[in-house]
Amino acid sequence: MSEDFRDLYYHQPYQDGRHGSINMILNSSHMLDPSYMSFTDCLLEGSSDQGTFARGFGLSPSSSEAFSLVKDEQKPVVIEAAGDHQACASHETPVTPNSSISSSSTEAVGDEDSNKGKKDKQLKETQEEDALSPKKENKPKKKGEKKERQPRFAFMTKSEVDHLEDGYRWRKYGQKAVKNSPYPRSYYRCTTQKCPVKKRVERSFQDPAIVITTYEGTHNHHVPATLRGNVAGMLPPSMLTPMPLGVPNFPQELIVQMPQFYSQASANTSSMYQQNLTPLQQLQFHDYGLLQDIVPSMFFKQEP
DNA sequence: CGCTTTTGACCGGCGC
DNA sequence: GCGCCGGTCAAAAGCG
Repeated sequence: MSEDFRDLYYHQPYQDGRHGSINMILNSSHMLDPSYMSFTDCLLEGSSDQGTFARGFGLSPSSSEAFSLVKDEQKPVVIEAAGDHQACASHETPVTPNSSISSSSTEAVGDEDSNKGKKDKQLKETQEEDALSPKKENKPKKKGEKKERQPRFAFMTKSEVDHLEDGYRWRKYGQKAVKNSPYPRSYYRCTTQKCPVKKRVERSFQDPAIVITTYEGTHNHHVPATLRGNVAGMLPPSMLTPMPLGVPNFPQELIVQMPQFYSQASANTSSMYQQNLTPLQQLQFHDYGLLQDIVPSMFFKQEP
């Protein structure tokens, strides 16, 4: 991997005043050079130093795929905007990967999964099950064939609520205690029929204000029209149109799409913080200003 | 009544 | 082979 990482830690509030803002880890060198692997690849497929950055953010190792490429010796730039200006000062650098990594080996504070899994199969395990096994057999059990990984996209938000409204409807289908973290991880599935998109939501144990959301898969439908908070209505019409399926290079695609979606509020707040950024960072900040609203649309699939 | 959430069990992968 | 762990299932409970 390239050495000259310039990672940005994006932080942008919701437009409509809801709690929550987006934090993104962006790699500038990759973004501006199309010959590099895609943004998705950069974020999601780092494998060498797994968990480095994730630990910095108090993530469990399982979450590391999204941030593992970020070099720990470089401090992410935190762009904090909007309504809560106090937060700008107090959270200038909510997380410092450097310091936390070396000490990350300390044992969990509140490990609540220690009691798990001791009770083996007992109650339901009756003979009848053996006979009619189809129960859990619906899974694609091709031997030697791994479940293909859906494209993933992870980002962080500073929010009081775990599950942020993103324009889609989700059904929670599981929750697990996260190793080395007092906060559980929740699993959601898109409620639209046949839609394979899932997402995981967990809270950083090092900065509980930060929520890490990981999307997996591609929506094969539009944003539901009627929605609590009417998020879909906020989206520009072009964003309700499915993108071409070749999403892997979406950063570039986003760059060309973002500016026109810039709201007045976001523009105001962003200009405040862009002053402290390099031109490159300003460009990226501008382009990704409303990413939290873009995220769902990035997983649209071209309809047949 | 239908949909969502909760939660313990189950499953498969992986490391030892 | 065993145990751990992340992810998923599905029955039961909750809710509007």
